[in-house]
Amino acid sequence: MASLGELERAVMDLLWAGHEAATANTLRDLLAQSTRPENGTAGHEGKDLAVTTVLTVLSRLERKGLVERERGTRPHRYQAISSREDHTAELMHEVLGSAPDREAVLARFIGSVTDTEAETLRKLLGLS
Amino acid sequence: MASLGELERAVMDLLWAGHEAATANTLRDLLAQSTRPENGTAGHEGKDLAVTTVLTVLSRLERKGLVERERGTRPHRYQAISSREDHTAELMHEVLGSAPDREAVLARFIGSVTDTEAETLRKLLGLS
DNA sequence: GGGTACTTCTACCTCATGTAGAAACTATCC
DNA sequence: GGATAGTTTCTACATGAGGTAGAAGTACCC
Repeated sequence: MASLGELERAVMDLLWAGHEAATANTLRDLLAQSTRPENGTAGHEGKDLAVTTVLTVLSRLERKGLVERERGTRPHRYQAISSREDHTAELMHEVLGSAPDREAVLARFIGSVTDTEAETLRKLLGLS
Repeated sequence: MASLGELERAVMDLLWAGHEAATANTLRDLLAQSTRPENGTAGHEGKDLAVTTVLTVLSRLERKGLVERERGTRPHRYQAISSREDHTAELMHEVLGSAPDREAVLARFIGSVTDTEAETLRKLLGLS
């Protein structure tokens, strides 16, 4: 039900990073800055987008239920509805639920988890 | 890296269900049968597709690395490369890896797992 | 050698996403 | 009260993925 494009993802990342609500302009600037000066980091390089582009994306994210906007303030302010962690966990559940034998999937999943993560899981499950 | 369309998904489901390698024609028939006679089950209703359609989809699935074909036999035979469980678990890892704080995501994830599943996880994690 | 079954090529439609200009709206300053 | 600048909404176009399939090419049997 939720799959994000590259730009949509970049915007969500920004919203998730700074927990404050942000305006389209702010986001536009952040998108331009992020990885701007000949930075070798892969991914979305510093794009100089039109504000309307950002607004379109934000509208779509709103429609997808990922973002919420304050219409009261004049430059509307946008913020993520759920945290990145909640959202990601939810996605994982969605994936897990897409298979009939969830337990079997979990087995495979656990099989390829790092040691640290396994330890975390044990704690969470009350095994230690 | 992997996201499937509805038909691609239906084909994978068939390949995953019957572990045998199947031909495009077989799959076409199965797709036509599945949920055919006024069955209320949601999802892909019994479509009567052209074989070429199925072949196209299979080619795409092959390109995506999900399916493998025997070119030796005359009607090529296709089969899933990894089991549904492996594939799903891999997807879950992909999702998990998309967040910086994996541990935090795991915490949320565990928080909304069923009791049975939690028990399964305990067993799996207790053994190591 | 021609028919038949199968595969590959090519193509078209629709929808999601990236991208943004044009038009409409709003607060506000003379 | 109307011009102005900042915002938002509408509309539009391009690209790529996926569903769908006909046309063309290839292999094999008699």
